[in-house]
Amino acid sequence: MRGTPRAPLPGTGRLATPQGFTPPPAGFSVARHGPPRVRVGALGEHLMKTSSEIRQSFIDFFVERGHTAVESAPVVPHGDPTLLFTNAGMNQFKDVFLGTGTRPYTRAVDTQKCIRAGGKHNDLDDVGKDGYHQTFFEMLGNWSFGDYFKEDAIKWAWELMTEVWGIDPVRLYATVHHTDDEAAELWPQLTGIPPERVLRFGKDNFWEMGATGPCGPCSEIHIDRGETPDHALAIDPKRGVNSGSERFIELWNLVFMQSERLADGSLKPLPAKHVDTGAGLERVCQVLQNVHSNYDTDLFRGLIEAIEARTKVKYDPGPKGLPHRAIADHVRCLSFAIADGADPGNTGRNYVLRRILRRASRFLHGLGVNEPALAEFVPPLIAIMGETFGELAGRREHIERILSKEEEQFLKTLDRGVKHFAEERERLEQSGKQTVPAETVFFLYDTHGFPPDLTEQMAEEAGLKADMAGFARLEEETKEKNRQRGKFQVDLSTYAGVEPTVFRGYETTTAEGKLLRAGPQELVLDRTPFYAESGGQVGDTGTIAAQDGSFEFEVLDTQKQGQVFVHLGHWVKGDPEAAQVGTPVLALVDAARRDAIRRNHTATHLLHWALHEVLSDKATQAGSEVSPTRLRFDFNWAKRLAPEELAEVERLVNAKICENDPVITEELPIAEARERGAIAMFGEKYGERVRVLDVGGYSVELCGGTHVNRAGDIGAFKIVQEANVGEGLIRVAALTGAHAAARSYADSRLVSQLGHELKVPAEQLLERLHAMQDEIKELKRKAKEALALSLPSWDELKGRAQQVDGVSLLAVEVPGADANALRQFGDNVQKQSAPFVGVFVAAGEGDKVPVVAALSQALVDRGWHSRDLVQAVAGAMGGGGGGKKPGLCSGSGKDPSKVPAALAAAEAAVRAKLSS
RNA sequence: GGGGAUGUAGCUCAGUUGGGAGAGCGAUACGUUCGCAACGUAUAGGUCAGGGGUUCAAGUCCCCUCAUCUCCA
Repeated sequence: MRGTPRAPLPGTGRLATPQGFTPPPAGFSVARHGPPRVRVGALGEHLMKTSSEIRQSFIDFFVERGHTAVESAPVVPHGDPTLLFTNAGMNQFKDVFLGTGTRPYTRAVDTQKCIRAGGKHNDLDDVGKDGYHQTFFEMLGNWSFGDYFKEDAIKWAWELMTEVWGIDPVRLYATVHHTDDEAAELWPQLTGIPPERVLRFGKDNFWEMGATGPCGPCSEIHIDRGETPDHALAIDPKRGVNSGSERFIELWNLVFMQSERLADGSLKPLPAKHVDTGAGLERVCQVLQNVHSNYDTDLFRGLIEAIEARTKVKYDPGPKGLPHRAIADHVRCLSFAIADGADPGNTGRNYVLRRILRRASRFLHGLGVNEPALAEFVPPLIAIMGETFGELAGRREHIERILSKEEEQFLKTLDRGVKHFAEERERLEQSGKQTVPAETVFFLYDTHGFPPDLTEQMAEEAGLKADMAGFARLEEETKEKNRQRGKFQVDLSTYAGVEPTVFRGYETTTAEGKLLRAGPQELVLDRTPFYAESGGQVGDTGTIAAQDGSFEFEVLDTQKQGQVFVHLGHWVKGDPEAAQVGTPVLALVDAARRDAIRRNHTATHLLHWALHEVLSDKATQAGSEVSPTRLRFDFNWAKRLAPEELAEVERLVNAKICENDPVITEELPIAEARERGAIAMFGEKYGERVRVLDVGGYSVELCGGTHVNRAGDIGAFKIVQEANVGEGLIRVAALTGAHAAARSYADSRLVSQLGHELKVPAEQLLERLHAMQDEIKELKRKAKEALALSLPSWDELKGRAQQVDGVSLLAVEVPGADANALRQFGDNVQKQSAPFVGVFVAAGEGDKVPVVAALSQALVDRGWHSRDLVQAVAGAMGGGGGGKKPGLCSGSGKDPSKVPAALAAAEAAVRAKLSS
């Protein structure tokens, strides 16, 4: 303590340090709200003012202690399909801990960009509610790979916190795992922390990578942010450290990796012990900048200010500030994700991003912004973090473009939903109901993508309720329905315990094996050449026969349950009961079919490569289907391909086929494969050793499928379909080999036939077609005109009316007229002031005889209906008719030869009506 | 992969148990008035996404295809 007075602090907390206090320099303001604040000072000349300085001081501290400063890994993990996003500092060192990879250093320090969203423990809806939930954050970490262990880790963490960052030790607590006596003793010994402030916890303080693998106890440093430190409160498990209280927060977690969890649940000591630590930058800044919310640190301040400026809504540090906080967090998250190559979309991590973007957009909407504006917050974000993370500025335009486009799309969706809701509200009001039915809420969501909570909100604003419980039920029902669909008739899971099948299909299509299991529609062998459906490639077909001739099985499909290959099909000879387990069999794969599959599979890789060449390596695979008849490739891309792009892709693939490079497969450790830049497919599970497929060095992918030996074996490649199968998802289907050639031949033959028929060269076909369409239109118009001219005039027809009991009756055939022309005569009938009946029939070409009957108003007033007439007349010709308007109805007969009878029927009907 | 919705004039859309394809904006022409421009009248513009079916009759009902949107896996 150097005699600097402690200043009172705003808010609930009061935080100062005995080691020294340096007043902030002029012009630098930590707090935007409330009275001027005083901050935690630091030792010596260091003053932790900005997040950049705090981040740098962390890295410098460990670099000085022999650590190598490492770049943050991309927030979108490459090569780890088990992860949606990079969610911890250790992700990029996972292989080191697993023992499958190495680094040229044993000590490292970094700050890692992390995204946690959409998981069980991270509800997106919580972000913005308080000062600490975030989807994107930075994790500061120092690492020891078999180098230093608990002692140095503890010592340095404490030194950095108390001496460099100047945090008052009286406020700090250490936690250890209850079994970790070693750490419990080291803490007081190395840091001087009183032993009673080293607290023991259970599973909170034990870290595991997964169900099996490296693990170990951890130690955490917590801080008491209360006005005055309260040790009694701190050790109260209900209100103190680890209680979830906002007063005691965890600042740093030190993981001591010392064991390996085996499959039987036991722990085995690791040969090399590691240290993995993590300190959330936002929390550290919060403490050092003496604010009580991450959103009040300079990591967010500029963003929040930009949001205030754009929306003209002032930020409220309390609950009302939720929209500002959520938008700020989401812009950070989205910008980093997009910069690292993940765009909002409708699958997997892309879908998570879409939901985040929509949430941000909605809050922005709620603050009165009615147009896409999220992209406008990218520059303020770059101003804050661009220096540390160059990828933001480097891909700024791309980030802004993606944000704008996606937001625009969403606003359209919202508009549609609002409209639908308004209609529904009107219906409810008319029927006097107070509750929006669950079906409506669900319909808006399921069909139109309209957020259910928004429906609820709009209902409330309209003074209505919304059946949200019913909505949840419907959603669950629908999911259940989806789950039940598409299951096999054979329950593969019964084969889960069987010993793994040895796959021989890479070398051969014919192999001997032994029968292990037999079912009514399936059998399992110890080894098989049959490829089981996986990685988009369909399962093989063929036959499996007992070598002693006791049974024969036709394989129609092959599926995998874990490592067990199950051959599906039917018994041609023998039956599952009689088949002896252990019987030697000969398994024959349909080799021609397999060859076709191989061509299509290798071609799929070439297609993937070509798409990267023509579009971008952002055109990432989203799924594929490789069958003997064709290949299908779905990838993430915003818009349909231009014809030239498609042609170029096709051309590139065919060029590579001609180059005829050898196709090489190798089994490698996954880390090595990744180093070679192999493209992994998200969602596929890879073991520690993976197959790498390399075509000519340009296409390198992880792939377990079967492939041709040389690119030239594909023969030919032809794209036959290109379609948009979902937002941001493009599908390309193609043929190879003889199929491709046959299709090309058929296409060109069709074109030349067309050219021959129309007597124009192929390249003029389109032009000719358009000319013909115009001509047809013109001819139709002329025919209509000619018809109008050829028809008798109304005056002429009217003169042919006969008088029946004071009613004018006109029943005539008008040759060549169409229904429309007859209706016009009918209009004239309706205009007559005297009682007038008009019946018009028009026999023309074909069997149809249009009929129109019309009555003048005087007869309608007498209760007559023209429908009766039309039915009588058309009925006489085997047809029918009807209509709603009493004055004019239409119909048609089916037999032109009965026109005279029909006209007679008209007269008879009128006379009958008159005499009744 | 499965479910749902939508597709009507250049644009935004309406179209009732199946019974004459409409409105607004825009376009063109003419007119009136005129401070930016507005108003009036008239006209053109449609393979009702495409194909098949049911029916005397289909934008409307059924089936298939395509496109766009959307939810789920």
